[in-house]
Amino acid sequence: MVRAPCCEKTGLKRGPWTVEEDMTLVAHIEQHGHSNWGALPKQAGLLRCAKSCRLRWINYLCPDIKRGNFTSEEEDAIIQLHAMLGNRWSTIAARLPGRTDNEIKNVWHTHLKKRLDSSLSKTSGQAAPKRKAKKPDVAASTLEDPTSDPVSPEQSLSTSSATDYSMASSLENTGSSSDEFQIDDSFWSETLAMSVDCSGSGMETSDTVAADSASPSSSNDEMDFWVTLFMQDGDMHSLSQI
DNA sequence: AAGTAAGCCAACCGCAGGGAT
DNA sequence: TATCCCTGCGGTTGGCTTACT
Repeated sequence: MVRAPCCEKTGLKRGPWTVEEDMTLVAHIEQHGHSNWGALPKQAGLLRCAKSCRLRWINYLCPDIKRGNFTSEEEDAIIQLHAMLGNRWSTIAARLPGRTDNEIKNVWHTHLKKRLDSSLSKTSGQAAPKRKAKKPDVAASTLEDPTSDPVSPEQSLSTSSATDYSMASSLENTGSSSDEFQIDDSFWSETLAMSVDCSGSGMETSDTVAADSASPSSSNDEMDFWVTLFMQDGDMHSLSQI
């Protein structure tokens, strides 16, 4: 599959990002922000197109991003939200703090879709996703193994990945490990109402959500309404039995 | 131990919507 | 009002990693 590049500009680099590129991008954004993606690559001295820079920041370098495996609560939330919203990954991501639309989309296609399919085919079976017993923890292993990927930026740039691996460290004060972390319904009703917008200048708060919900956009209003209503229903764990 | 198959994830592309001119 | 440009979104894919034979 060799598609034509998004822009015909020659000399623009493609493919995996190097640590140097990551550091350059992060440093530039920390200093100047990213109000203008179009001009950013040139200003930062990066031989990348604007879209590539933006995507790299949003999906990987943004400090608000939480790395690591999805918790069962997060997976359940994705399933529920997808049932309501469909493939509106960005909307779903907005309700999962620290998760990107791309990540959620990947998880859906690789794990959750199969999980749902298998659960539907076997109505009563405890069909846990027959995941390949891959590396015990992708993010953890990546973080711990400096030889795993020479281009893996979290090794050099992760200001948050090691600490906010669990929901607990980033959102709550439980102090327990990710394995032991317990989340109750009130937590999810609050958490899922939050909106994290890495595309903005920084971490957004519930004020943003309120503003967003109050925006004239009717479709989003409607979705927010139903999502909120759904969350308040406290039914987040209904699919955890699947 | 080597080869093959499958899973996973980062990154790319095209398109659509919104704002600016 | 029409057009252009920028940004964001969703779908898709290549390549790496891991498990299996």
